[in-house]
Amino acid sequence: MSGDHSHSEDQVITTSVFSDSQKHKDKFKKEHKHKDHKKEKEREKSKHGNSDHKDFSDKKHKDKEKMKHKDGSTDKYKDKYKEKRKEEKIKSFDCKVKLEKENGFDSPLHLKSEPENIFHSPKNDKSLKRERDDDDYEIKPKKIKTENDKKAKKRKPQVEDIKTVKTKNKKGEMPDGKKKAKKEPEEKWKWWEEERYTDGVKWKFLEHKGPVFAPPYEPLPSNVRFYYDGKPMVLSADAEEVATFFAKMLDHEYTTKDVFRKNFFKDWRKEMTPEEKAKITDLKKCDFSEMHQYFKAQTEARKAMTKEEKLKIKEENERILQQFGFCIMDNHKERIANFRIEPPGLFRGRGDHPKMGMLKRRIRPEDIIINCSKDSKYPEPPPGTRWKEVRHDNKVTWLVSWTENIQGSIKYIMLNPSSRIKGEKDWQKYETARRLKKCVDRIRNQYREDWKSKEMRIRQRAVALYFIDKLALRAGNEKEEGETADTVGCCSLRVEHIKLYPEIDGQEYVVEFDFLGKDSIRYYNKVPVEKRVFKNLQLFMENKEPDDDLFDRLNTSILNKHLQELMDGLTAKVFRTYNASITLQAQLKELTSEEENIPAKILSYNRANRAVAILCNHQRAPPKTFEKSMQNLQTKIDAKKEQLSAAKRELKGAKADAKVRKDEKSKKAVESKKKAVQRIEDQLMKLEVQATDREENKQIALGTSKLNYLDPRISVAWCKKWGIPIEKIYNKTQREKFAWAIDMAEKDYEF
DNA sequence: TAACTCACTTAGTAGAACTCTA
DNA sequence: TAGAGTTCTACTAAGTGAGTTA
Repeated sequence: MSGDHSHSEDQVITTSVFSDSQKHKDKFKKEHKHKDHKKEKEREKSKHGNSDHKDFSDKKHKDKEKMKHKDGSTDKYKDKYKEKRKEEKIKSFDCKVKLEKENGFDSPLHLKSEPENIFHSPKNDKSLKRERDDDDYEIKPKKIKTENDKKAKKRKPQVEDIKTVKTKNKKGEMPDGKKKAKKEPEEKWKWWEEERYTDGVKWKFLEHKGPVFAPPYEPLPSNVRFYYDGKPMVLSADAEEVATFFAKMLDHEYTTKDVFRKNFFKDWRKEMTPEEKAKITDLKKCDFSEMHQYFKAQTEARKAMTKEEKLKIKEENERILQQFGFCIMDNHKERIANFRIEPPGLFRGRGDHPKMGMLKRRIRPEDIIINCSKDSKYPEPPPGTRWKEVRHDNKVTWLVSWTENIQGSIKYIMLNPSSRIKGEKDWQKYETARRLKKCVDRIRNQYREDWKSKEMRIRQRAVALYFIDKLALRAGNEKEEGETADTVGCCSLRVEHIKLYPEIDGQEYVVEFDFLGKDSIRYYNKVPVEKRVFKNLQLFMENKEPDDDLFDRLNTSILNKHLQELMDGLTAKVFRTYNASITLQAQLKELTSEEENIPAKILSYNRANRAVAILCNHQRAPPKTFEKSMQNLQTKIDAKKEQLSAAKRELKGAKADAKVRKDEKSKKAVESKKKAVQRIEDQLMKLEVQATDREENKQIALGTSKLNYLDPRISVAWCKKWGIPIEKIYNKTQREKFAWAIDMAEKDYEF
């Protein structure tokens, strides 16, 4: 694909243009003391098993190259390049997408009720903390009005009209939990058919019951002992509680890691009495095995509970859910996502996190900030306690917040993805990505031009943007050193994260990426790039140490400011959403064939989904049972083949018999054998498709892209077009999250 | 303008819940 | 019906990006 990005030789600029490079370097260069980074990387490499991963990545790359820009946009580059100057005159200012000016892409919305570009500008949301100027309203579609607008269709006004989660049945009674589960197709609130708030207001009325706190610590029975240096030792309640956190994790790899052990021990000692502190000085001498056994036994006992006991627990959970799991937001009952406060425990930071093992302390009511309406019934703190604060901020979506003690970050209780507040935002996200589709050609042309800029900062920005666009890299915010695992994104890439090959494996200008991204997931990719990008990278790396920033004059803030100028609401992450969705759409078109049956079509869908997951580097550890389950499946396939051969033999016999007898009965027998063969063939095919799908999915997680990057309307449209039940693509939770898309997208929807 | 704060989305995983099969 | 295998959900860490402060 890089071929169509090529430029003529005369456009290659010599390095002399950048003589100021080093002068500025120190100014912009951040201090990196990643002494351990290389070691960590090596460790990570060996952990992942290089050869396997290489194969995976090579395939990944091939797939990527195949699928990239299937929308045909790059084909337009050459022609557009010739007309660039002409175009620039026309579009000399910014690329703020005014619909009347956009005629490059004709992308009509094929929706029942979606007003064109209803989410015209995320700036509408951006101004949440400032008062908007009246001028801002000029760009808003007329359809969007405030609730105060008398002509606007109001949000459902009656509290009794709550039907988001539970609605009245035909008799006008509220169904119980079980009936509700069976009667899924109840009338739902179609918030997407109503007007949205403006001015950053998220709600007008909010009432909830507050959070559910973690249950208090229950001391261990006296027969479960902790041993120090081989001798039993009775611990104080506080020390014992923290000890149990460690004991519960004894089977986990975490407890073998030095950093985890060190952090745990340090924090544990803080909870000890002076006497305990004086005695317990070495973690190696601590024996938690009896505690560990006790918890294991408890788990087993839970599993072995009778049906009745299990039902009792289920009912209790349901009661808590009904009491605390919902709120009233603007006259609608909405499900809360996480109404339980995180229990105390040991921090499980991912990758080589410097704080892993630290004690996550217990959250008390005095730590909690409640957010609700002034005119609502405030949640009650537990008896004898008080909230830290009760506030009434309707410019935010959270209900409860607290500050955690590990990183000092704020944690929130928010609404479920099926709620209006989350759904609107999700819909808006895809609309922004669709607006990018309309001007992505121009943006690509621009960053290609910028590769030639006389200014280093512009070149860096342009190359970074190219990576973000081409490889779906994350933006890469700067991180506080020593506070988190050493991971990077595009803007924070360091010299040591890439290798340049003028020629390798029969390809020219290849860049090899090898770094740890979000969640310390390794990103490894070998990509041929355009010559100009390659030359620029050589330049950026000149006179730098491995741990220097590759883009020393760029950060996400600079990049996003630039993107904002190119398109209203454009940020680095919009490219990921755009490229994921456009890839899915293109792949579905390419892979789905009319004559296939439903299982084969679903395989095609999963393959399209997989292409996106590969693009976004959504990896997973292969399931522990993978090999075994594949083996089982293969056994089933073999048995089915055997069964098919037998059925075919029987059919042959029946045919021969019918030839001789020539009576009705034998004819019927032939028909029935034919049907049997057909049925077994179908079953075999289904099994084979399942095996292929599972094998291809070994290391790829499809869920993340499905939930976060793929415009659900593409999937809904595909289902409608090919008569695939939506349940085959989205499970119940996903259907709830994407209810808006399921309702509005028709079979001819185009992203 | 760098550092910090805040609000939100995106992410992988553990274990619960469900389904299938012998 | 047990238990093995699979799917779903809850959980919470780790990102992004806008706004604020010094």
